[in-house]
Amino acid sequence: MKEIKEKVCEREKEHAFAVQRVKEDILLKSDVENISRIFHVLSDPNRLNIVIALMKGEMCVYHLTEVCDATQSNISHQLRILRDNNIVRARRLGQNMEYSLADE
Amino acid sequence: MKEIKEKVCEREKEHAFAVQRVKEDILLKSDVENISRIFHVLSDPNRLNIVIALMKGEMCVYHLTEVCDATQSNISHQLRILRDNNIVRARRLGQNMEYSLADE
DNA sequence: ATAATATATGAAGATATGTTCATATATTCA
DNA sequence: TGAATATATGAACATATCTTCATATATTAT
Repeated sequence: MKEIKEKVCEREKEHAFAVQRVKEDILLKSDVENISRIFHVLSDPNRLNIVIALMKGEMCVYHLTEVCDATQSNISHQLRILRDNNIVRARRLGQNMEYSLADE
Repeated sequence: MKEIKEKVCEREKEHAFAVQRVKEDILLKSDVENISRIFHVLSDPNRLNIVIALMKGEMCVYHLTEVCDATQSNISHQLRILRDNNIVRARRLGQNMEYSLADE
């Protein structure tokens, strides 16, 4: 098996150096996973819409449902995911919860 | 129903203006979907790893499997998705397919 | 205290996704 | 031409994800 591996791509030995280089300063597995986790959070149109809306400033849940044209339940679920990933934060203002982006 | 809507968040009328503003210059639905589609493609650790590796230069499938520590089949499937989304492109070099980032 | 408003959450079902296995295709070499 | 190498692809399964429905919690007003 190992011998088969070493035979592979024999005609492109220069590229083995590339693999070496990449392996040397490759991102840690955990870093890649963290980055891809953020991408995953933003890969849902509703969540991305929420984030884009909050770029303009703080907004309550009900208004987010209007902006995103989604149900209240749905938006609440998405907000939970955004909160869990430290992308947005919430503060209570009377009956409402005001959401804003967590970082500046 | 509509009347209920209009009663909501009465104490935060200033925020209704925010909704208005956001709706005015909100990104088109299709734009949001395109952006989230790209995020989705990069939300898989293997695919993100491939992209990160290719940032250092062209690389063949076999070396990508080494860098990503994944099976050949898996990498080929992920490369297909990356290709379909115009994130990477391939060119044949003898027996190998050399992959590189599609944009610069 | 009760009703109304605003938000959160658990469960459930449909769909999407990632991974593997087996196999197909394409190129090179003997 | 046939064998070996390199890559691609379809099927199938397990798991993850999104959405909805019903309901719970929290705050305010009467």
